[in-house]
Amino acid sequence: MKDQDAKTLSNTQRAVRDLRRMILSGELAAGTDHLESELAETLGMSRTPIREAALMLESKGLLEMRPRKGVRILPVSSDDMREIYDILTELESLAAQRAAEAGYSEDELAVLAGSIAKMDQAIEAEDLEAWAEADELFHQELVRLGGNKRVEAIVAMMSDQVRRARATTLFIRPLPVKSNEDHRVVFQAISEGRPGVARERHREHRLQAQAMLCGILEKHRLNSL
Amino acid sequence: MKDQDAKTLSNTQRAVRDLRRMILSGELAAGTDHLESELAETLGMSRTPIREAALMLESKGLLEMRPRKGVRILPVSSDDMREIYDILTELESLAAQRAAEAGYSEDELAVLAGSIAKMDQAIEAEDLEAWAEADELFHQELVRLGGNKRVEAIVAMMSDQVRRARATTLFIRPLPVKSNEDHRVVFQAISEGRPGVARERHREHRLQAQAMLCGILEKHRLNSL
DNA sequence: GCATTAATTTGCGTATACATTAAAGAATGC
DNA sequence: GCATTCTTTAATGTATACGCAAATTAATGC
Repeated sequence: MKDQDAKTLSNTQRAVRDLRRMILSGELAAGTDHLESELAETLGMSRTPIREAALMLESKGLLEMRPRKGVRILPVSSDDMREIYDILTELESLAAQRAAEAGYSEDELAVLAGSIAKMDQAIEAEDLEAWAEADELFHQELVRLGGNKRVEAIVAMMSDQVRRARATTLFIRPLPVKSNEDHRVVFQAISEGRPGVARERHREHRLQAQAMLCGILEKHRLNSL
Repeated sequence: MKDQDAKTLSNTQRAVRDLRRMILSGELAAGTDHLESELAETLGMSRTPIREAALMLESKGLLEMRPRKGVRILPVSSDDMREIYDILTELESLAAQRAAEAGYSEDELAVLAGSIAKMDQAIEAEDLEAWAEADELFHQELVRLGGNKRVEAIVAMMSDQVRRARATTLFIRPLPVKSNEDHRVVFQAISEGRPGVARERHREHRLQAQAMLCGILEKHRLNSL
């Protein structure tokens, strides 16, 4: 397991993985600056792989490299949230449509169905962390079923950018009961092979999620997460 | 002018700019491999900035770094073209909608109008290069007016990826007369503030462009450009 | 005491060196 | 002649060194 670390992965790859983790977990807080040399020491490697990793994470929108000021972990404002959800709405709806067009078998839709089941259980148990994880899986799998690798990559990128903000709002927002119903409707449209319905239902789902999340952020003046 | 080169831009930035140029122009042909050291010599700098530039261009989907095999300039297949146009269709349509919602003044729409005028002139003169340039400007400006920076970045990235392929099909495809009409319709919807119409018209425009381009690629067996 | 300039520090950009390891080629055994 | 193993080559991944410019601090003049 840990062998993956030293053996197959290069230091640059490890740096990408670890820095990403630290950013998403909040260990590297939004808005904070970090010198390349600090990060290098923290991760136990030289500046070279750190710089390469930072460059990659910069193009994924997680941080920004500013000469002499260090690497800045990018905060997410409610405006950013809007931008990102606009994109997620469009691309995921497309994916839902394409998934419905593809005519997947029950087997092929098992993961998607499983993610919905997990969300139901999580709601039952009022376990928000588990719900969030299953929700993430649903959206990821939906996009995978859409069959467009680039959409997959973009959606993953956008999801990363809002993950911190989502984690924060998780305990403020209402219990996502409605959300689960939405997922079920989308799933049904896909399994019945109804592209138009899948697309539109998912679109509405995302628009509502966006309105809710941005509303919360603005109401609570959470303007950089 | 040339001062920008040595003065304000870092070698890494120059490498990004120059490599991108060379890829888009075909000077670095699709599917070819290039050692980091070769590229370094070509651009007159050390491997370090070349590696950094390559990393950035890799995340923009223009090339791929494969250990020991060198930097590979990514070809674009007709499947790639489909993926990319699917994304452009969704995101540009959103931009058209948002631009219409924004209620821009005539002044603010001047660049967009100008690009349409240029396309008309180009068609008149049967100057396809000029038409392509103006078309590029139209789409770029449309997305800018949409007001979503991330959409702008993604669309730019996708456009880069298909630029070579578009250049090739340019002289095979029919004269883009219909295309110009489409642009005018979209423009009108935006200037009249009709988001739904702008969105739908642009969507249809892109779907047609996609069908036409992918059709040509497949018909001519152009499967990696 | 304040502003302006000089000195110093510090972090980055980049060249360079080197260890590692995959790939290519040579040599050996059958 | 062919397969297999050993050698050699060569390209990468990474550490390191260093010049340069920005930022900070000290110093000087008023």
